[in-house]
Amino acid sequence: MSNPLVRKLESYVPLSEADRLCLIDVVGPGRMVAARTDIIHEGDDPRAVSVILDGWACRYRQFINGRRQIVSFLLPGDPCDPHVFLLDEMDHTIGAITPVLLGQISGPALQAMTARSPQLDLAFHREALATAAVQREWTISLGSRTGIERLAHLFCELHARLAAVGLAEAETCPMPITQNDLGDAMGQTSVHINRTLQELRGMGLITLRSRRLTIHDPIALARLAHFDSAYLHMTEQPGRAVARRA
Amino acid sequence: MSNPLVRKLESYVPLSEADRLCLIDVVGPGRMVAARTDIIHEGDDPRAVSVILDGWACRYRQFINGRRQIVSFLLPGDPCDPHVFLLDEMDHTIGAITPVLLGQISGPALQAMTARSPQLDLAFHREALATAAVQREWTISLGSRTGIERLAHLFCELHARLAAVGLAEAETCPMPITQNDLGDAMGQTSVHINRTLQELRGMGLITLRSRRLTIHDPIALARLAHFDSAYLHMTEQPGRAVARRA
DNA sequence: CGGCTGGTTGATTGGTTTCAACAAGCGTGG
DNA sequence: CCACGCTTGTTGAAACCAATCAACCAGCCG
Repeated sequence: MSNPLVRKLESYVPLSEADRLCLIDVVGPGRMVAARTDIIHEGDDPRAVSVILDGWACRYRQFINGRRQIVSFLLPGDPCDPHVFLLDEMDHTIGAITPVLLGQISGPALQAMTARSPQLDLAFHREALATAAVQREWTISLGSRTGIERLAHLFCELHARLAAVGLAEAETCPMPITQNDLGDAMGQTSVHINRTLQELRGMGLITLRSRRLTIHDPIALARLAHFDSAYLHMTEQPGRAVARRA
Repeated sequence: MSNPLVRKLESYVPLSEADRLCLIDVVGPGRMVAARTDIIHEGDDPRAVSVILDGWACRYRQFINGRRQIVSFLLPGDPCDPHVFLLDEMDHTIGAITPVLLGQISGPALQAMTARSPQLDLAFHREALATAAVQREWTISLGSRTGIERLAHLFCELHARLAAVGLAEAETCPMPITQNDLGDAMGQTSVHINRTLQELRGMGLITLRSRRLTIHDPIALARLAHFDSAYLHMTEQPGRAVARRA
């Protein structure tokens, strides 16, 4: 399997063979983090950037009353910087959903790399913009979309992002999250997620079974969700252009 | 009145007199944008960054069904880049709420400035982090906070951000937005905002009248909102440290 | 003064939560 | 091997929060 960070950055900007090799070299083999544990690295270089190489994680905030809000999902290829520059206390946590293979790019290495390659610099820049756009889109989902639209939009987003790193086929992708996680992400109870899922199934749009999502009608799903992949800022690739302006 | 961009960046990193003068020089006098119009600049340098020098604006998405979702408010001192690098179509719009005075920093000028001053570079970097944190906090608000908590949190956020640029007094600040705007931001109807406002007033926490917000009990308001100003990443300043870990 | 925008109120509807119970799948230890 | 406990998914009924619809009021401006 090719390096997901390379795949992801290439979805923004074409990279040279040298760029690819440099990236792979700098990230290293990574270390494992167990599922359902927090990804924290107290003693790490605060200017380093961690990268998900395999598995799923999420950013979340835990409230005292037990409620948990997931603010984004982190997929293979995603950089995660819970504490860049260690400004002050962390305002949120990053937790592994599945077992996660975590790479790390040291601050100096990152700086040297982007100074040498304008392509890589642009790619990292666009990655940051895309991440911000995803966060805005979540705000829009939670504020303006109905329960079923929200869930449909999340599935569209995750499928598109997984496809960008080669982890999704045309109509199916892994989905290793529980209905409880979905509820914590969508600001709803797992009970209601369950009912909404049944509605989506009943409409013949998706199947979600044994940690795998199948989208039977991508266009209808995107239309229902008001999903337009433009905000992900990925360059078009064959087989992934299905759901634009649907 | 001192330049709000300078004030804002100084809330992250102390700046030298040279930094300040350079910033003011580069931003220029700015141009006016009428209230209730969109801030767009088709022909502008796509690598330039616009900055709100006076007035309020907001990022929003307009849906075909008429619904509008505001995803953030832009206050004096805030950079706004609806189209950085013009990746593809814009995924959202920036609209002026009040009349807005808009400055602009050209791409080369910005690059030269941050290359020369590590302080300025760090300040812009932290500004971006803080903006991302604000966006996450909105996701949390819309997903996990009740109507009254949401509104309370927004008031805490706006007051803190205005205070950082010297536009708020201890317990009062301008609030030039309608209940309709509040509804579009909080994912609720203006009718319900109205009722929630009455509840906040009834609890003796705030007064909102003639475009001005007065917070009678900042600590109680922050506690109600689960507001902790840490996520804004501003360095502590006397008179603004009221609502941390409340 | 009329017309408009922004704010307020009441009654009804509907989407979600809550509470509670139960079924299915799975790993583990007796 | 099966029993057990635990997590995850599913279902039903009642309570509740917020949307909707529809008026009406106040202030402002041309």
